[in-house]
Amino acid sequence: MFALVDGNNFYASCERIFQPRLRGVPLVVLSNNDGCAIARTAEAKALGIKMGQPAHELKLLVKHQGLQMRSANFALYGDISARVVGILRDEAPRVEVYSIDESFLDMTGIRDREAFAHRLRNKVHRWTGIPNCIGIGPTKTLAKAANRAAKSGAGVIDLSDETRRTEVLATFPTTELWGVGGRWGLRLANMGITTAAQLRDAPPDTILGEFGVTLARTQRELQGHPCIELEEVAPDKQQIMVSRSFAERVEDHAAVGQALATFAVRACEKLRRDGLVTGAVGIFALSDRFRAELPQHAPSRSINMPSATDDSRLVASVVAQLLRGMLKPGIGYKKAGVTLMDLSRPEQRQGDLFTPAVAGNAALMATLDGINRKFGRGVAGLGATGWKTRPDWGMRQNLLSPNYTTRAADLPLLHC
DNA sequence: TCTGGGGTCCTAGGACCC
DNA sequence: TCTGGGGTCCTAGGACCC
Repeated sequence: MFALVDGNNFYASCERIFQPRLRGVPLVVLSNNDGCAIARTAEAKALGIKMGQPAHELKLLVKHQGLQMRSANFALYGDISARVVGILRDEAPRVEVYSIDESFLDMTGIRDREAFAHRLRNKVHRWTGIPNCIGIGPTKTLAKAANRAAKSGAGVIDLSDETRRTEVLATFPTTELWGVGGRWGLRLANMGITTAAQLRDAPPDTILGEFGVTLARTQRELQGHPCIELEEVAPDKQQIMVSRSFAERVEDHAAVGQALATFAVRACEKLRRDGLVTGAVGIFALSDRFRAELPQHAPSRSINMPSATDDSRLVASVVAQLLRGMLKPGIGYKKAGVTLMDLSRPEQRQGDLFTPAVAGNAALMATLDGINRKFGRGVAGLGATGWKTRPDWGMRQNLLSPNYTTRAADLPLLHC
């Protein structure tokens, strides 16, 4: 038996914790670069704002409907998320952190599941300020569906009872199921399958043949047969990507190079945090695809490293080599990124006769990470990043809230 | 003027091996 | 006139997730 705990409108709820004036009013949190809405409060949804809607389309709502907008503040959301997870780990024997705002719990051995869930839900809300819902079911897919159903007011829904389950699934749209996106939803609808109950009861051979094992698994889970286990320990990542859209179109190749160096450094920080090394490095750049009338260019290149590494300097120099001659003059680039692939644990790496298995200066990187941990990200780094506080490729974040929980200088009291 | 940033898994087809 | 069978690995594309 599984439970899924999910923070309601998580990013928006995080903003509301420390800014009471945002409570009860429509609020959206914007993507990086203040591009589009990625979280909406109930009041914002009621105004008809869609997920992913561009920010510039919301101007009138700001003016006339009191809509509030905030730039994404991932430092804040990550910290609040960790506090929520801390509570869950105190209360449940086994927890899988599924995303920044969702965790699966193993409910095995918990007697009165609904009472437990109600208590947990209130505790998370009281201790962190994050409103949340809990769905319970014999499979992860059913726990997800229960959670979705709980959002419409109940707060907690338990689908372990079969009659209750059929009742809920009969009106549950397939497209809201975990594992069914827009494409499959359309194809299913063309076959006359629009509800979760219909998918559950469809001929398994048809589902397997038409859609493959992924949807067949979802169908089995809907029937109450667990196919997806709880993953308490996250498996090692297979790739790490750092990419950003730029605030402006950038024609200066040196500036793109500095952006890529910055992304390479960030990617290596993640790599070292996870205790991994990379065996292959890729870069890409994209012109402004929303300006069809402008000349377009979307180059990408990648290369295998002679030795695996987690050393920012080695990766940054490979990135610089890859970039040489990749960009075209006269193109305005809007986005770029660095991808680290072929990741592994250094001890699993095998060298050959001529090259060591792992290259780089571990002590130097540990020192670098230590300095940045103590004094703030970006205090020490590589010159290739350009070292500008406001580079022209930087993000737009005009509506950023303070880092209330992770930066002493941002504490509201200190402003008084 | 303005449209995010991460990830994973599955499948089919081609290259290549013995 | 004739050209097998079985396997692995890699890649691209498509689908999904938050």
